Amino acid sequence: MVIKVDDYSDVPIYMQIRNQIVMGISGGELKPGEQLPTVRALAMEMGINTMTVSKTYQILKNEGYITTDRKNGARVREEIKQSGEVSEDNKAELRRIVSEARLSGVSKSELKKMIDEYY
Amino acid sequence: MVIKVDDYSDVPIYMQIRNQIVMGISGGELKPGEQLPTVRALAMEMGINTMTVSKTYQILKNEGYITTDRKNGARVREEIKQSGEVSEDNKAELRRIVSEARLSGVSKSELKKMIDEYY
Amino acid sequence: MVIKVDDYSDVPIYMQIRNQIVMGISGGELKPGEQLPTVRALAMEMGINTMTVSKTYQILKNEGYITTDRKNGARVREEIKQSGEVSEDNKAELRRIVSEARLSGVSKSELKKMIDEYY
Amino acid sequence: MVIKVDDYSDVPIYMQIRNQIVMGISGGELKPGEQLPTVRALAMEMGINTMTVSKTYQILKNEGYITTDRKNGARVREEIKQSGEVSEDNKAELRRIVSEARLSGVSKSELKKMIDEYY
DNA sequence: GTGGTCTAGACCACG
DNA sequence: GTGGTCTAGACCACG
Repeated sequence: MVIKVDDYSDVPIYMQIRNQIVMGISGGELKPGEQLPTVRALAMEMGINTMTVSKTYQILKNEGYITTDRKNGARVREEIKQSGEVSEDNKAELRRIVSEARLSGVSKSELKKMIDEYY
Repeated sequence: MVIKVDDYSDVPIYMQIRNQIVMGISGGELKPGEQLPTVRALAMEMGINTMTVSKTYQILKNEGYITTDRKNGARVREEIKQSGEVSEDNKAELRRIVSEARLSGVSKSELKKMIDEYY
Repeated sequence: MVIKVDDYSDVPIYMQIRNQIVMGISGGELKPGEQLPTVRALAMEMGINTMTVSKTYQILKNEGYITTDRKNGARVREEIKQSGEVSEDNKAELRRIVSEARLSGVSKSELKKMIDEYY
Repeated sequence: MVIKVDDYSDVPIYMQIRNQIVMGISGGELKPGEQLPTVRALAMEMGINTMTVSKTYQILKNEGYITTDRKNGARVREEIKQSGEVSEDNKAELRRIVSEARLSGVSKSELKKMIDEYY
């Protein structure tokens, strides 16, 4: 899986990587149990600080998307715990996006089409 | 319209206010042409600095959501320019949210229900 | 001659009026010697403060575009003094505009076409 | 590149700096990808507040002229997006300048010579 | 070390 | 009275 970082985005690098890995898992590009590159390897490959990648993995672990251990490194979790709910933060973000889209003249059905596309 | 700021949020204060005003306009709580509180009044009411509110108003003005003039203060724009499109940033955000929701076990139709609710 | 003011422009009202009168004179819509409305009449007609119009006339007088006296009110000057030069401020502005146009991909000849159009 | 601020100008400091950087880019004094001074360095050098410089950089970033990232500071954009058009504000300004020049006895060809010089 | 955010306080032009 | 600008000074996340 290729991870691309936009140096000039307002989104911090560690968060960009986190987001791409989450989308990779959701999209099936990263399979349950699949091994992730080591912190060092990924940092080297992307030309960024190891601390940045380390922070990403820590967050993904806290969120329950991956597991880490000294022996096996980082792996996609076999059974990701499903809350069955959209997080409060994401609800707020979704509400903001829908509001802005509405004011931009985007129709409800166009938004739903985007859900279909991204899901 | 009541604006609430979460001091512990990662979202900067000026952006929280901006988001709530945009949602207020989209939701009809703030009508086209309606007067917004003055920079000073809103700053006082919320216990924050005038510069912070001023920044919010300038962003909203730049985005075309409000107008300001020296005489009358700030007002919701009568005719908000409609791009007809979801911004690239919002598309990326939406994609992230959908991915996370999917991994949380939220169904496509539940997400669409949320669109209906927020639109 | 119809003067229109944009309440939401960053350009102060007195300056908007001043600019339109200058362009009116340059374009021939206002003839040499032609009478301008009184401060009071113009302010009333536009629904603005008399002080604002007064300020405009004062500036136009200082710049040599109009004459004012108690008997005849304000008139377009018969012989506007021609410096034969573009003012330093306008040179700086022109330079800024040309720079921005150039970076926007506007060609030199397009700019010259605009000169032809406006002159 | 030397940036000079006129304390007595009506143009705000942050805008004067913005204008000079834009003209620097257009004139080739600032190359694509070139590093700009840090906010602090420029503020110190010019004897002004960091907030003022920060505002300038944010405007330039919004306008697409520069990019900023936390690691490297601010840089001139490699690929500046070209609208291919003169902005409405600049058109109005150009019209005003042409009118004033005409009344000052400046010929059309002299104005075009200035376009050649500044382009 | 970098840009980003925020405050308290001040002064200004405009109208 | 209104928004706009600016300062001095501080703290923060990111990397």
